[in-house]
Amino acid sequence: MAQMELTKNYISTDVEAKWYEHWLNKGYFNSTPDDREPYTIVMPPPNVTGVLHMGHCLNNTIQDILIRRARMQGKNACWVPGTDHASIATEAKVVGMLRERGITKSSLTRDEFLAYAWEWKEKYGGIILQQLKKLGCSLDWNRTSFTMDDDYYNAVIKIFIDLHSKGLIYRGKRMVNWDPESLTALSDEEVIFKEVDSKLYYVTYKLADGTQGGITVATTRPETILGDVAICVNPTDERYSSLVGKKVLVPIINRTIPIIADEYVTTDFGTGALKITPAHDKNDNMLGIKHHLKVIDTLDVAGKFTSTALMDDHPGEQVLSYNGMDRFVLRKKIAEDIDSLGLLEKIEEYKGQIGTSERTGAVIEHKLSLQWFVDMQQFMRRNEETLSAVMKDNIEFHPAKAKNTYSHWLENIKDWCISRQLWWGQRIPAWYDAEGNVFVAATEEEAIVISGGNTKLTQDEDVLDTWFSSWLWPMEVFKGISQPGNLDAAYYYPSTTLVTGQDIIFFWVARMIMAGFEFSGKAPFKDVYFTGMVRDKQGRKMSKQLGNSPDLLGLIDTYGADAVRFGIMVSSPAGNDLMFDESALEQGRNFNNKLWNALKLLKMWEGREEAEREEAESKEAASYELRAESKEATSDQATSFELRAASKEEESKEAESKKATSKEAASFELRAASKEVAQSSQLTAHSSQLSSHSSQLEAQSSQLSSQLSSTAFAIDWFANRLQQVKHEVDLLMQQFKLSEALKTVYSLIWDDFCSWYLEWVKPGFMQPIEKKVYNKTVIYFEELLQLLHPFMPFISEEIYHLLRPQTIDLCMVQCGAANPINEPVLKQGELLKQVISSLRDARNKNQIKPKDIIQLHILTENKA
RNA sequence: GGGAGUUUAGCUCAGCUGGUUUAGAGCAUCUGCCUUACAAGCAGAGGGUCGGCGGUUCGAACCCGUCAACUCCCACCA
Repeated sequence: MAQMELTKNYISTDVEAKWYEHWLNKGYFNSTPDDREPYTIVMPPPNVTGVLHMGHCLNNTIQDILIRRARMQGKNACWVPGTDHASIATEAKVVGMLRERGITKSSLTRDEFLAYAWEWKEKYGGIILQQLKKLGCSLDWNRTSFTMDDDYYNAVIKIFIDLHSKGLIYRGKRMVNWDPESLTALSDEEVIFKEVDSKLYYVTYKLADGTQGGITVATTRPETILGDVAICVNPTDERYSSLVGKKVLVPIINRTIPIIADEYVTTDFGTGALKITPAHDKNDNMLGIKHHLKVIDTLDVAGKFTSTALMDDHPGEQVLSYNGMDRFVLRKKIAEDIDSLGLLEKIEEYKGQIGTSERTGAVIEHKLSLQWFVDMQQFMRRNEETLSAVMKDNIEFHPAKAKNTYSHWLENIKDWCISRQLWWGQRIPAWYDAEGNVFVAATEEEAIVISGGNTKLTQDEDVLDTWFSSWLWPMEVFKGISQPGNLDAAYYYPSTTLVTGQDIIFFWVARMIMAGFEFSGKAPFKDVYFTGMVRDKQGRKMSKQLGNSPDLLGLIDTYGADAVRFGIMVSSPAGNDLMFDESALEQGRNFNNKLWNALKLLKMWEGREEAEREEAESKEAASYELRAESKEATSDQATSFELRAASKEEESKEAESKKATSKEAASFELRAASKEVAQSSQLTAHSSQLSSHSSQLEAQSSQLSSQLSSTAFAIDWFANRLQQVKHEVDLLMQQFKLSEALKTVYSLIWDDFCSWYLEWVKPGFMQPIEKKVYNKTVIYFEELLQLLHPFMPFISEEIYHLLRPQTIDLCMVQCGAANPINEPVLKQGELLKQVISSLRDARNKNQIKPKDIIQLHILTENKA
């Protein structure tokens, strides 16, 4: 007896590591173009600085499910891994690392700094990809890409030059969102508004002509007062109509500024009077341009006071003493100084929104500076498909409601600021001569040529926005831009499905679609599956501050990757936020164990069947007579006819009343049938107890006989149940309802296979099992594992191989779409379910046993 | 301020174009079982006037109106 020893409970750890290594060694995930249909996913590249968190886990589990399924459907599955250089985040990390070593960024040359950055990247950059292996992600590691690889870098430069030559990129002095911490401009999308408690300072500006009175404005930012160039009121505001055109003095510095009128100002906020500081506020800047006002910038790049722009006003000692003061310190200081001048009327508590940097969290300053922009209006006119492809579902969003967000943003799109004042990233390929003329070219040599031989050019110091490189991701991972027309790009691009978070629909999804149309003339993907946010049990966002992000690797160690995948998927309805709850992982682990125990059961049968084969065969022979006998007996049972009649009536959709009566009739008959069976089974049990040795044998044989015929039915029933579920799963997967699909498979395995099917075909204690039934059961189990494999790859592969020797690994098994459902037999299954439920009572009271139920089913089916 | 979405059992959600659902699942709870694959299990049970109100309809969780609560996105009033 070649029975193997199986552990009591399934142990995931070793199994998972073993299989992942095996798959890699076999090269299963390596992809090359061939004549099959491709299924491509490009992984949203995590930041090189990142470590695996729940968001990645959800994202990548979904992608792995899709890609494994595609692979098993015989498609050429290609899933590309990679990382994003994430300029701001990475540069911040590197600066931090240098600080610990006592090195400041300013003490380094650009090249020295970049050397440190690359060193850091090589050391820590791949961690997250290694972690994905633990999750079982079947990524094609040969294709691992990085947005700063040489080819990729060149592709980005090429695109910049291309857009510039098309007149879609311009350089201009604009109000930008300035991050005083990382000392760089940010795009609007990188600014996060937060509600904060601040104060509203009521400051009085005295009339310049020395007459009594003045005008009081409300401001949250007294530190910018020295940059004021006007006071503005609404032209219809009667309170101030007499003051418009007069001049007032800026407190402390006593600059004379006019009171002007503009409809922009609302009368019901604060005092209805607004101070204008064009250097530090977007709207003020807009008003400044409209009314031809000066720009006086009193803050330096780091948000510290500078009096440089105030020299015309002959600043006194007091003002000069502010130099180098941080904006928030300065705010208090100026408020105090204004108060001591008697010009601070009052301070109110105020709840306001304040913009912060997505990457550093620093409060954003609005700052006028020279930056590079993409002219989005023009860009969109060239690529109208960016919007229409999504609206017409040529690119399908899941869930579809994301279309609204998308169209709204596109219709109100603003120019995209693509320069960043950093070193880590693709350096802007623009050179300047002494007069400030710009020459855009791939290399300095080319720039010199364009400039007409000027060798004293200096390159732009800034790098490009990270998204200006990631928007090329689906193309450039296949070198579609750096090596246009290559075989991989032609075959794998456009990709099939994109799986990403809703939060980057503008940053990334929209821009990839734009880039797709502009640079390849094609949509970069067919379907976009948006995942929600991962939240904790209380519905809070996962965040470092709250400390509520679970330790993912710890969870994988505790429950196993399959259980983590299960837990995450089962609690992640399509397109909704995921409420992470550890109990779901427990459910996953229990499911592992259930599968494991089903395997153990089959292994017991396998051993037993081999050991007692002869005995079984002789019994089988003996059972022929008995079977015939039992068939005769069953023909007396009229109930089965009734049942069928009833069910047929049901099927035909007739009037309500008739239906009701037929149902009643059916249940009545069922009850009658169950009673009869219950009685007969009791009798059998009774007699077998009392009977002699020979009749005991007879009882045994009769048991065997019923088993043989009942299993035939169970096999049919399960075959159809399996087909039905396969079909359901196909549909659910098509709609990207992965969570539903998993639940369906779970229930098929737990309820239908384990609770019903295995119980039916289970032989009595120490009884042999018919070889045919055993083989069929093994096949069913294998099919279930195939269905389950994309969701839980490790345990399914393990059990698949333990079931019996396999010639091919499960992850490479080809199993196409479900066969068309065999309708008539399916109905038998439905009927069976009815029978089962109406017989449950009797069964629970031990008046009737599973085998008797099965016998009843045979009665009904044999009549068919 | 503009827009979108959500509201079904204690929790997380199914419920496709209104009629086989007297409203389902999983988890949680309670009860009884260490029964010969599985206590990480088995067998049961309880629990919902489907957010409120009004309407359309022979019929509404589903359609319409309205109110309420919550969520998200966009814009941002100093």
